[in-house]
Amino acid sequence: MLDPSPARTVARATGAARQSTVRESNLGLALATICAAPSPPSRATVAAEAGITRSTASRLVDELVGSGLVDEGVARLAGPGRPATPLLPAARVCALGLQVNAAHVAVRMINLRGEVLAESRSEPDLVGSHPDEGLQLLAGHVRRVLDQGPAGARLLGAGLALPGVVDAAGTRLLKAPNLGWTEVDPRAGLAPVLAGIPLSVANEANLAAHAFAQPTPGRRSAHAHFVYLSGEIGIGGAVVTDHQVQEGSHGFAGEIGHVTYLPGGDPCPCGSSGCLERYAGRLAMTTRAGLPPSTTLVELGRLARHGHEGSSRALALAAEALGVVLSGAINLLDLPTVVLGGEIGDLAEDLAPVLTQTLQERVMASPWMTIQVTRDRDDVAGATGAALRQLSQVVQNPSAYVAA
Amino acid sequence: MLDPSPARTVARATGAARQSTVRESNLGLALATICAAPSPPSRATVAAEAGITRSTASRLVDELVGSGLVDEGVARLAGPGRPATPLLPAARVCALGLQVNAAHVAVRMINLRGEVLAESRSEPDLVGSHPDEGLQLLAGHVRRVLDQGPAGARLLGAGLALPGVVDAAGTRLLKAPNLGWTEVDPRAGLAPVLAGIPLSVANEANLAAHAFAQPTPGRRSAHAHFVYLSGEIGIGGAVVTDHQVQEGSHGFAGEIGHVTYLPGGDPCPCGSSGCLERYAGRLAMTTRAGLPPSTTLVELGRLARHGHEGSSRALALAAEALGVVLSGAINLLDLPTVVLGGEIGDLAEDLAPVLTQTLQERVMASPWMTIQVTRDRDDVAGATGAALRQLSQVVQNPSAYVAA
DNA sequence: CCTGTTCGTTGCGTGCCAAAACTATCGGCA
DNA sequence: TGCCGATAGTTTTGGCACGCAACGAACAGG
Repeated sequence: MLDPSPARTVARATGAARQSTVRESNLGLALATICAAPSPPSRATVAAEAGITRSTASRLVDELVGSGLVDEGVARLAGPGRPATPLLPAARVCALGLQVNAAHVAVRMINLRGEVLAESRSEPDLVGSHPDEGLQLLAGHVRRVLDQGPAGARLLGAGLALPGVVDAAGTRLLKAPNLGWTEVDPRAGLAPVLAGIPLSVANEANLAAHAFAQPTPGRRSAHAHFVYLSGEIGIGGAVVTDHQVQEGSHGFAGEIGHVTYLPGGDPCPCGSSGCLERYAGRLAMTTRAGLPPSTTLVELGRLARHGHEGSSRALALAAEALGVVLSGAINLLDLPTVVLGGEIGDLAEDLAPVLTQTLQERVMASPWMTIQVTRDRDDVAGATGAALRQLSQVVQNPSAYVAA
Repeated sequence: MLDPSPARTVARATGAARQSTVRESNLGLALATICAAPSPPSRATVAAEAGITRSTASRLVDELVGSGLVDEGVARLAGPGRPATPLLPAARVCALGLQVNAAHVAVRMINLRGEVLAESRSEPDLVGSHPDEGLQLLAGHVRRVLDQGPAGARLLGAGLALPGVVDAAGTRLLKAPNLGWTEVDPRAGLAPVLAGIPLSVANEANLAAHAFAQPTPGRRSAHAHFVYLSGEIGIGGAVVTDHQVQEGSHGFAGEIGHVTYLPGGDPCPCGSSGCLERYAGRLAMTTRAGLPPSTTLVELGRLARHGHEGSSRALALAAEALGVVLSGAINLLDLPTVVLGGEIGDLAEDLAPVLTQTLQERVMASPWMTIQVTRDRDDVAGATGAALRQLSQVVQNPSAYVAA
């Protein structure tokens, strides 16, 4: 158990730089600049924004336009001097985002501009279901979205968001307690409808957090560091530092629902006890409030505001539990923002007072920092994030796309 | 409290690449390769290891030798073919690491090879002391180390490790509960003895974790992802992902001692209650065991092994508390290794059974990962890390040094 | 119609690395 | 002793990226 050996050492993995590296880096910078711009920039604006000369920017943009990653607008940008050609991320370059959780199945097609080109969704009850059921439902949505989508669309890839532990390679779901799925490889079942589009799987909350950190491809939100909490029947989470989702060494990071709130508390199907999910998960809250398990959190919040005792108690306990666990994350990682997403986002305003109070008390550095509690309004954030992550990879390194 | 505004966006901060960027990057790569090599490499070995051509490697190494960052060995490397000149990180390029905590004051001079050139330390009791007392003691050690150190030493900088919350700029200690210091700027007091050497301040556990992740400048340990726990009177910590210490958005990250173990538990001077430190800190453990506060943890461990009831109970409770809090960190961040440093490292073998068991039970992904508990044997790891961090900056970007 | 302004392009120079040829210096072997 | 193979390190040539500066293009306003 205890490893007495001194740490062995390994060489550093950073690669050598060459001229082509400069090109690749600047090509990515140019594309990211165009994607991040609040309004379509000209070549000159890209140059100024990116800190390169106009000649170089022009060469880079020409290459991006040539490869189809950037569109040139038709209307010229007026003003004194020669009118400029506006540049926009390509509308036809897009990716699919898929999502299955216990209450939502959704598929979105999103393009490089961050526009949703097509969408299909349903709200089945997949608690304790067989994987095939959910995957077939999902396949139907994929078909509809592919039909709805524009004809000339160029699909880069697809991502699937699942509420559970996914292996490091992004191929297999190991365990999704609330769906009741174990060891599922969704790629085989979806391959027919995806028609050759590569699919990568990831944890739903991690993808939702990605979408919150980078709301459109290449654009970074004002929140660089935050802890994301995705509350449905269970609770998932993610830690984002410097706009990047922390994946951990195997890709298992983000299981905040199974962080202990109360040692020796309610036993949890995961094998532990006192997990946050047993106090702030939907099922736990409705049960505690004496409501039927199908009650939504919106409904529970409404009842609490109208004086329903059980709901109020359940809410207060959830807020306390969230405060204790989130303060732990903040103490450990100095995260100034808490984002409530998924269904629990609907309770944000009800939870905020107790939650904020608890955070103030329990975060050691609270006198020197302000902690913000905010919410994510995207109700299929997992699907959004799954598509955006595919697109981000291209923005990061357009050379790979240009070559292909 | 609740922020309703949608996330505003900011442009990406990555800079433009040019030819000089390639040079800088490869110069850093060459130096890092030399530093990370298990035995002094030749120019040809550097080229092979770094993935660049011999001609380029030669030019880079020549520049490093010329600037004094790399030494050429005198003895040739024998074997078939032309003998090679061995390359070593410069022995005379070094940095100072300073440390003050409640029980240890230490100063180390470490060079680019990771060798300790000089050291001076003492073990005063600074609990509730005045900052001037500790800083004057420290200044004495600095003087002694500067005297002891080799004559031609080229000092790059100095780092100071403190057991508390340090501001983002690395200039001021905001709060160190166990020393009883608040709002201290150590740079003014130390400026006379440091004679122009720039000083940067940081949290002790963060620096200790840095030293564990990168045991000598430019070399990376086998542990890329881990949570570090530095246990003295209080408990500090750090999270390391991909060999990098997580600093957080203000540099406050790592306050694992004030993560809640038991909501509503023992009140803590930090204003919260049930903090880990109240169960696994030295003071908490000795008090609980019915021993005088000056008892060391080694002593407590010895007593527990010899059947002392109170000590055994205190140990078991500490292990349980550590297990609960660390499992939370692992669930959140997927960290396969726990490192026990500082005085609590002496208890590693006593804590490991219960700790490992608790981690197995409480970490959701434990069936798919092995969690290793190990220890850091450096008893002034804060000072070591403070010096190493200074040196790492040069290895990262030698161009800045070459120019100066 | 002229002028000032900004956009975008073109040609040239510089700096860096890759590739390959070349030189230096060993060990081994007849 | 002298030759050969092997490896280290250097030199030369070429290619490719960007910066710089000058130029042409296309507008707005007087």
